[in-house]
Amino acid sequence: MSDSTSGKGRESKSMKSIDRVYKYVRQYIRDNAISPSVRDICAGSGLKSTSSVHTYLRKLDEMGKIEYRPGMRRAIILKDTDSATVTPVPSSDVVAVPVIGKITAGQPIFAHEDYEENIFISRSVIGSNECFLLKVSGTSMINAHILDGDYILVRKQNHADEGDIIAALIDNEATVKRFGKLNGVPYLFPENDLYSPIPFNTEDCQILGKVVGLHRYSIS
Amino acid sequence: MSDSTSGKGRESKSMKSIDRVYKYVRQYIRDNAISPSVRDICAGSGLKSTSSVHTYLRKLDEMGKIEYRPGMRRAIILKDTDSATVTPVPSSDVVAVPVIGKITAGQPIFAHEDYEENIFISRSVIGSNECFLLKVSGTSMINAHILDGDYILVRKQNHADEGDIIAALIDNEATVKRFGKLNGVPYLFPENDLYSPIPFNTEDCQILGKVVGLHRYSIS
DNA sequence: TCAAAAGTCAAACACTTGTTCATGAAAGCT
DNA sequence: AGCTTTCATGAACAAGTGTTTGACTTTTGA
Repeated sequence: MSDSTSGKGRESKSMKSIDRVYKYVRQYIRDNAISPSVRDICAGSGLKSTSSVHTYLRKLDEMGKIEYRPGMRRAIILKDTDSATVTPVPSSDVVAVPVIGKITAGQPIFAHEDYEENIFISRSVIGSNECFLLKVSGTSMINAHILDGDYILVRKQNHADEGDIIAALIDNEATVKRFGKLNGVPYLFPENDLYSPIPFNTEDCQILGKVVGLHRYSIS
Repeated sequence: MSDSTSGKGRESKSMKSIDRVYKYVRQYIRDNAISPSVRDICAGSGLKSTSSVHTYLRKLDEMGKIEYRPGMRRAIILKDTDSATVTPVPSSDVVAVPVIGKITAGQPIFAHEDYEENIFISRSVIGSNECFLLKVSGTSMINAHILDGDYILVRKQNHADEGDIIAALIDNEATVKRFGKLNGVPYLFPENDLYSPIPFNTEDCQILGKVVGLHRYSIS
């Protein structure tokens, strides 16, 4: 019944009970998305009396760490929170953008869980567009300063203007290239002299979207 | 007691009850951060019997719109569902990172509000480090693929290893350079042949932190 | 060393709240 | 019109859960 946050129970003996209570509440809410009951906290904090837990919850409320509404069941909410580092985030200001991993053969790339994780991005940089992230592998776009390991932010659309850097699906493989034309014929241009332009034929190629941003977390 | 989500109660008469229930649950959770009780939903949806609400909740669970755990109080959670675009964000997963604008003359750069805005970044890419963002101006680091207009993510620290790309304060101006040594003497190296290395003397120079990431939102 | 304060517990109580049941009205269908 | 199905209601029950009380133990401080 209350085993979801399986495990540990009492923590390091040195930590004070009130800390254990707070930590456990935090953990529980993160895991279960609902508040724990007093008795859940008992089990999770090592305290054996609901009374003790109750006392600490009230104290944590006074300290401003949580909001504890008298009488209500499972009504603890975290008062965000310590410092300016972790801030209360108005969730409308943040968007969870999926990182598309390997593109499987089937058509609906975005449909279910082809992605492994979400990265949160400020809405201010995305607006109301539908976006996703793609991890770059290879150096074919190095002259456009897009490196191996970068995450590119792609705004979904199925057309492209000449000169746009886009994400496209070629033979069921996702790549990043610059879209352009050569003598009126559409091509996908790598930005690396070692690679050759790829003819863009609508049979094997599908435009996923336009690259509107880039995240890099491996600096060297 | 249950007036927090003050107001409207029953909605457009045309809407079916099950929709009103779902909408109200959604609304309530958004407003109060905890699940409503069956009786709360009664009041909010216009239904007068807990039994009716209970039926619909169970149905919504079968439909996969919510998760309704039998017996638990205030334990409804939304099974997200439709958009995937706007998600309830566990705020501990997101950090607000300040964008440092102009560096004013005074010492404590980070102290108060020298910054203009925050950008939200996933905690998964930051960890527990203290970070800030700096907008790059100029092309002095172009060979390191850091462009004019990029935002660099800086982890605060006051030392640097040879080869690190760092943010430093030179004569009260913030710059990005690679830290290194020439004949044992520390220098700040631009990554652009048009610029010359800058001798790093501890009088005028202060290390702000190490560059650990990069965001670019102007692709061309 | 002694008394006050703080920490912890068990048990009981009372209220919130999920769940069920029987009933009745409204709507669909033959 | 009759029958079935759906929708809704109110009442009652049972369980989960917040809260209180009093006692016991440990720590703190003079």
